[in-house]
Amino acid sequence: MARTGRRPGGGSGTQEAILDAARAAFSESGYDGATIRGIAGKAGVDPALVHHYYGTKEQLFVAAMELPFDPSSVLPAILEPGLDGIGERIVRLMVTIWDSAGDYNPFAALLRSAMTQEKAATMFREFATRAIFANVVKAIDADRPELRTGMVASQMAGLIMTRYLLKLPAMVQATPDELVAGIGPTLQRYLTAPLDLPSG
Amino acid sequence: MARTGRRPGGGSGTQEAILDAARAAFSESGYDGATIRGIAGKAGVDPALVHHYYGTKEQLFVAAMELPFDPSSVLPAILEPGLDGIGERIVRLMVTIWDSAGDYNPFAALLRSAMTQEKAATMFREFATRAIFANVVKAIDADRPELRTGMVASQMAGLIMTRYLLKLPAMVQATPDELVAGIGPTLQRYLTAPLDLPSG
DNA sequence: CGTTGAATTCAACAGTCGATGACTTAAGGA
DNA sequence: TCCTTAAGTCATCGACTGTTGAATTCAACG
Repeated sequence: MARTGRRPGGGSGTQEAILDAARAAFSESGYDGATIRGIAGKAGVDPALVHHYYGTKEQLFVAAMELPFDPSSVLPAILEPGLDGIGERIVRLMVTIWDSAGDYNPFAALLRSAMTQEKAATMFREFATRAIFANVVKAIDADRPELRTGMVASQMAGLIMTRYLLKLPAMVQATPDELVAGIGPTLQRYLTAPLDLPSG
Repeated sequence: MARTGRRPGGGSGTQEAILDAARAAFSESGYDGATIRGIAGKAGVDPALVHHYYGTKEQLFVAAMELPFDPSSVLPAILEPGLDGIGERIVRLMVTIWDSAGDYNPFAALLRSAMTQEKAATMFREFATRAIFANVVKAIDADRPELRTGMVASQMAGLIMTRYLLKLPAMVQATPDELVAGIGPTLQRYLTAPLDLPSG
């Protein structure tokens, strides 16, 4: 927070315009695909100005990746009501956010970039581990909390990937309610049900 | 089939060496990240030779993406035994293939490239739809077969993404048996259990 | 031997990228 | 008025890209 201090919504300042253009470009094309020239063009400024404000391309990337919402403020809303129905709450929140955010969201940029950029993958891994994993693991009241959280992450990553990035027709056409009803129970089981793991 | 006619294993011919290097490069860096010069270097040839054999970079990409196994020959092995235990069979097969294939496999290349390259995304979508989706959908003996198959795809995509591409520690450390026991039932439910969808 | 034809290399073109440094413009304070 | 400082532009550098056409090697054939 206290970030992007000026205007809450669009921001007409030059620096904010650059950041917005950067977010859009990184989200669409990933780190490598996005170009400083393209970002500057979309922001209506000279490419040199981007360097003037943010230094290197990598620094611009991390500046643009500042999340528009605070994970530590949305997580409690999911965890606090308790483990009952938590699976469906997770799916509904994620689908709601992504359906409304379009593609211009830092998560898409991070995911796309993390597929080919080792540094972006590390950023994503560390963020996911520190800001999300740790809190979820603590809330789990069962054995193997890390494995359970990992499986939840895998299902959520797959949902996002197939619906919003790869755009598989079957997943794009599904309604939010259908996804909640279909995938919610999976997360619920990952988080609370006995696992029946191989003896070891 | 009838492809890469020469040697079944490594192939020492120059063209095969180029294809191998191309697969490795595309798998590691995606379509944009991989360079013809880098591929030629790894294959020990001049960059111009790559063009001589395969034309453009895009043609080299599709040539390198010829799958090392035939989906229509491995799918029956999963579907034929019937729906009983099909969830666990799917997970075990996927994990086995990917654990042994390392990163040098066309699927990784397609997935990585599809995240940022629209053309690669279309390739992947069409392949998945035609070679896998269609057959699985036919085998399902329940309502909403497309949605069910889509959810299976989402969980499998997420498993592959978190374990092999993003390398989330919790998913990397899990043993194949643990993944089969944990995720198998999810697929089983997606494919066979009543869905309890919202009335619509 | 000379010749053919394929396999392969060399050198270069045209383009794009990130980045740099010098330059201009405008504003504000003393 | 002079100075300082930030905002912004311009031209350019060096590196790397995909691609091309001419030149070269080299084995096989007659």
